[in-house]
Amino acid sequence: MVTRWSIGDLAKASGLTVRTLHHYDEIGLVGASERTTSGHRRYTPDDVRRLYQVRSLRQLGLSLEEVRAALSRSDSLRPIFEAQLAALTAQAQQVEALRSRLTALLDGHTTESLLSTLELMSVYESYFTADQLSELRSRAAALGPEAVEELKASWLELVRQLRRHMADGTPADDPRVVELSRQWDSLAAQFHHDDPEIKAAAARSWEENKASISTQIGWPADDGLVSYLGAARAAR
Amino acid sequence: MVTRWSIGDLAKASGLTVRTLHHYDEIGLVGASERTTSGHRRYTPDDVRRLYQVRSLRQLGLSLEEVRAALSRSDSLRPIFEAQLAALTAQAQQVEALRSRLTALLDGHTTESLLSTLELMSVYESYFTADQLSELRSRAAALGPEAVEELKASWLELVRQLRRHMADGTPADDPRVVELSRQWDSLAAQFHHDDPEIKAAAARSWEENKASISTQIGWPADDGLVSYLGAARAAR
DNA sequence: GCTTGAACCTCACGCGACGGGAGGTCCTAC
DNA sequence: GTAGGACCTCCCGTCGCGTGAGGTTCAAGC
Repeated sequence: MVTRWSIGDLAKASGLTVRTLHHYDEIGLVGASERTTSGHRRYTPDDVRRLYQVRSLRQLGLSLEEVRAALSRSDSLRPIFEAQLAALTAQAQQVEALRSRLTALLDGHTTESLLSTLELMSVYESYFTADQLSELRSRAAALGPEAVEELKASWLELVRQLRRHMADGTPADDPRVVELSRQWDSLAAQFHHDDPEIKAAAARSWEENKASISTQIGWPADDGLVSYLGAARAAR
Repeated sequence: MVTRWSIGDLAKASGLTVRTLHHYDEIGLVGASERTTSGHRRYTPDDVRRLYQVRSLRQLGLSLEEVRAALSRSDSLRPIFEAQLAALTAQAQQVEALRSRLTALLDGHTTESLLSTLELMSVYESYFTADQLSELRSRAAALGPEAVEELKASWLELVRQLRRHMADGTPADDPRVVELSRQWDSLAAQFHHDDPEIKAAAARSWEENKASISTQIGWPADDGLVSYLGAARAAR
């Protein structure tokens, strides 16, 4: 007794949809080796076996093209798996970085300050020239995305504490605030490193940010935090 | 002096592409409030500000629709961020699960056994009837994806050890192998839980499984591992 | 004022992995 | 013989743009 499967039965058995099987057929990944005279697909045992192989590889997160490559020469499975593992590791780091940023944002900010904090970060990141930005980007790539995100998270924490002091009316020359300003600069130093040009650009930073970005962009990029920080820096 | 930005300048300043700005305009997310008589976009300071808000929200991994919603009523930022954090957490767990599976596969298997191991898992998962499968799926949903992936990782480890014993010529009634067969059944029990029908299906011996799977599917689902396991089980 | 090359404009197709529906044919059980 | 479910082949939609194609406009240098 020869065993043949209809597309619907195979879909039920495999947990895939009929449309997915159609798609695999369309792109030539898994098809039915036989058809009835009227054109209905009839999957042979070999077809079914291939489908299960495809499904198991897909469950590892491979793309259909990667699955095709893996099955075309099964001795290449190991390098493909290693590449996939590397890709997943990178993805995990990115997701973790986003999570830590979001967590820092949610923990430390009121609903109203959320958006303005984001804006401030976003604008500051755009402050440098295109060349300097690409410099920063390659530096960030060298550090690795997770280190950069840690810096950003620390930055967020600093902003949070400074805002709180401002709201509490702590004077800018209070030692705690002065200490925060020191941390701020030390964080910034990790961004610009030793590059004199970038350092100079960053040194112009906040006062000029306030003056030039506000006029360039046309709205006050500062809700008081920047001048507060400047006062703390002056009190050192 | 009124400040207006051309699309190219704004693209450079923001680090986005002209095409991206076109796209944001097309979908009505961020447009230029003004145009020259000939139709060139002229971005106003308010437009630029909105663009930076969009960019900062996008960097948190929100979709464009989510960004639109977040900006339409900025008091809804916090729930949106919380939802995003939850989504990222779930994603992180899935990625981690895949990573552990891949790591287990790569560590414990030769190039040749990689695919057959995957096949074995894939077929086993599909062995039950459609009803039982949907039962298993809802149970898997209750356990959560990471728990299911842990089970699969443990399973892989078992397969690895069993294959090694097979290759080493360890007799199936060796106490170590018998113990592995016990672990196998206990693992399987976590899949089928207390459902008597599923339990019954799983309780049928692997020899029977082999016969039944092989005829149902139409190719030998076993490369020796299953009968080895059956022999170990018989020796208890 | 004229030229020329860069910047800008509006379509419009493409990607990955299918979902979903339209409109028609076929199979199977009663 | 008939009904209704299963199957067939198009074909459009998703998401966030990339990448042209083909035409117009701007700005700088002569």
